[in-house]
Amino acid sequence: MDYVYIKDVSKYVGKEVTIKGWLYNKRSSGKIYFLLLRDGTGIIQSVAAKGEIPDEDYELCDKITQESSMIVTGVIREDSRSPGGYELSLQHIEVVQISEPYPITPKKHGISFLMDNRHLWLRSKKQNAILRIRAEVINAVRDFFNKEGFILVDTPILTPCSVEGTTTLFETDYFGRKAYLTQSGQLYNEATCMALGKVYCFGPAFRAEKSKTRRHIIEFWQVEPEIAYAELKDVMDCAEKLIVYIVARVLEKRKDDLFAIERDIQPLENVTSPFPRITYTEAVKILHQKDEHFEWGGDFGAPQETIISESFDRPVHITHFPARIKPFYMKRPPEDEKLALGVDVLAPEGYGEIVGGGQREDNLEILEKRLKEDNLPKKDFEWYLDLRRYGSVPHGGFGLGIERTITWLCGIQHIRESIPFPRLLDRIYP
RNA sequence: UCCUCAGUAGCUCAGUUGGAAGAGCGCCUGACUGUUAAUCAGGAUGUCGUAGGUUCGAGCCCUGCCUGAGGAGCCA
Repeated sequence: MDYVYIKDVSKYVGKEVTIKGWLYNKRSSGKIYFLLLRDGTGIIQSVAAKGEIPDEDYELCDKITQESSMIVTGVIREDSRSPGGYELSLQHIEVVQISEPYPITPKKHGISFLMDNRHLWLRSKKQNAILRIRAEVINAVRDFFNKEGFILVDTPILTPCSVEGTTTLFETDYFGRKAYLTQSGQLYNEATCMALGKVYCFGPAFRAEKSKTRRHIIEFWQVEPEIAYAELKDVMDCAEKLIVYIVARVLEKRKDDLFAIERDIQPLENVTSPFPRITYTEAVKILHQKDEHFEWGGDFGAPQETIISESFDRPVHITHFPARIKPFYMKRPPEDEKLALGVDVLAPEGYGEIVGGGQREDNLEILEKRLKEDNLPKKDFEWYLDLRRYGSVPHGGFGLGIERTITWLCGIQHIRESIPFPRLLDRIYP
């Protein structure tokens, strides 16, 4: 039998339709029942009054519990008394399964309980909206790079060694040898961009860091473009254009979901070019103006990032970091060897870093020297050094953290709600 | 890894100075033909995280452990 989705009911006013869904909530008064039905595309109130539907169907209204699966038939009406403005006058109810008592009631729950029931929590309105926004962000990212002429390349998840030596990697057994889950596809992207010009990879990354904050998950998704014949400014332009595109797309297609999660969209509407571009040294000056104690040379922590980002009404680029807080592959400007041509983009409203990237070192001798300084095994990086031996060109790229971007766009407090099944420190169930 | 806080009914929590184990929601029974987290009346529901200790007596005080949350560092 043909059926309609709740998001489309406005097209069926006055018509008989069949909807397949689940009972979201139930209210009753005397001989009338109000069943709130959800189907993944929306929620509609349906009404069953005694005498107006067969008695056996009416009796089912009493029996069905929250989240029972059911197929209902009725006529769509416009009705201002119904939340959502449309209502279904029930004619027939077919119960697929009576749900056991559902753990997540419409009342308040603690985060620990909700995380234990994440597989069910996803059915609630807010989580539903966040996941739809997530899907839109991912589609926007893909559309952007495809339209800009980037080639999608899939970099490996299993890698023989670290990209950034200092961070902790997940180790696994690779037929008797050690292998690691990737932290980034960047080094491989540097190879593929020399083959294809403009490339991007999009996939999961893993950090075995014992991070326990609202901005960290162990397994997260990032998109990493890499551009041949690009300098720092080109990388910044690309990141800015991408962010503007994502925000505009979500505002265009997912406004209902932003309202559903009560996101104030005014700050998102500010997100247009140009973004402010400041250097690390200027950022330190901002901190000093705001009476924040900070010494030039250190890395910004969460409180510093918040102060800096709150000084602007849209994302801000920060460039020219002290070289010693950035990885070995980052190019240093010839005029000042103490700096690195890196860029971080901080999201506004205190949401912190969503983009990290920069221009890569393209000179063979300098790169060899850096490997030695960082005590990295040259043997493992021979292929990477080859990229500087055979037609080296200036190039660069960045990584954009998908979950951090979603967390910011949704205005939610914690990154764990931005991915269906977050992997957190000490939490891998469900 | 470090700092802070928490763990009592299915869920959210209260529990006074150490002296009889509580409320709301959910669930069960009943009333109500327009509810909006419906409302109203009645009912059932406990290894007080765990192992010790102090005490005539511990949900409450002390110690260890477990689990969770918030934050730091690290980072996207």
